[in-house]
Amino acid sequence: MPELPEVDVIKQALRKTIINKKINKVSIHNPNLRFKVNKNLEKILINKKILNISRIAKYLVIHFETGLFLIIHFGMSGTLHMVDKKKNINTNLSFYSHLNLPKKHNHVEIFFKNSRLIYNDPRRFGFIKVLNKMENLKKYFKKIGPEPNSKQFNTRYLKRKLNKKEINIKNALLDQTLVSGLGNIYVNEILFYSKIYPLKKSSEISKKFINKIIKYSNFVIKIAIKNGGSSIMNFKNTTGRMGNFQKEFKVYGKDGYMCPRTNCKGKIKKVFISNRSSFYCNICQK
DNA sequence: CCGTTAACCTGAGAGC
DNA sequence: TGCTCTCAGGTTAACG
Repeated sequence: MPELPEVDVIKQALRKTIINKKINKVSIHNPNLRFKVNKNLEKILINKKILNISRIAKYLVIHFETGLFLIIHFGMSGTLHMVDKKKNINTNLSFYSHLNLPKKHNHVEIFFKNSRLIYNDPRRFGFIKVLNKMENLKKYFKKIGPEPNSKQFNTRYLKRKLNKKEINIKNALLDQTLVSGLGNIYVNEILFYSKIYPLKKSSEISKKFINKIIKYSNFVIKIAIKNGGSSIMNFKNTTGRMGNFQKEFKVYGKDGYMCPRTNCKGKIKKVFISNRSSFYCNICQK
């Protein structure tokens, strides 16, 4: 499911919901996610209090007392749901789907006194992992590149990285070791704003356009978070919380439409780049 | 080491 | 209605 903005919105919602709550019980209905869920998850988490929630790239990080961290990656279809015990109301943190997600995909449930947090993931590309100690957390994310809105993601850094690559810019920006948190939707959008053809060789991108990538990465991510992230796929049926940034898409999923840029008479084309759909204007992206 | 492709999964929607 | 096919917000092992 989510890229950086969606995970960030989930983080914000969770901060309002589960900080200072203590784990009463953990149920693992299906441990077979991308990586097998630790059998001892309940033993490890029981009676532990949640101190904070943060986000690193596309990962959600739940901080517990005694230096314990639970990291959640949502893969393509992972969602979290808060369910109130008494009212059985689903206070939804989801973007991908609706409130009546099949229960068979509720793989892990974390119980609190009056509520529970459900991890649902039809495709099981996501995973949940416990890390003990800040040191292990840092080690885990060692290979992850800077985030688009960080100081490290600057002209010098990006120029150096892109210059030594023989791949197209679309794939370069999807490389999480180069820049972290961007996925298929946002890379398509960023390249549109930057007027760069997605198949352009990354080593041939001039400084001027490198600066555009930085500028519009910041812009797109910021506005996406502001709009509550993007909800695609099943959003027709969504009665839970959903994002609105999909309404702002310029090219993603817009093949056949006219280019939204004023004074551009181009058309949005769809091509597959490394098995991922890519959208671009055939005139203004060069 | 680098770049590309296939594979991991389930479900929705299109076309017949 | 039902079958087959394609596609989906991600990552990475295996290959040349």
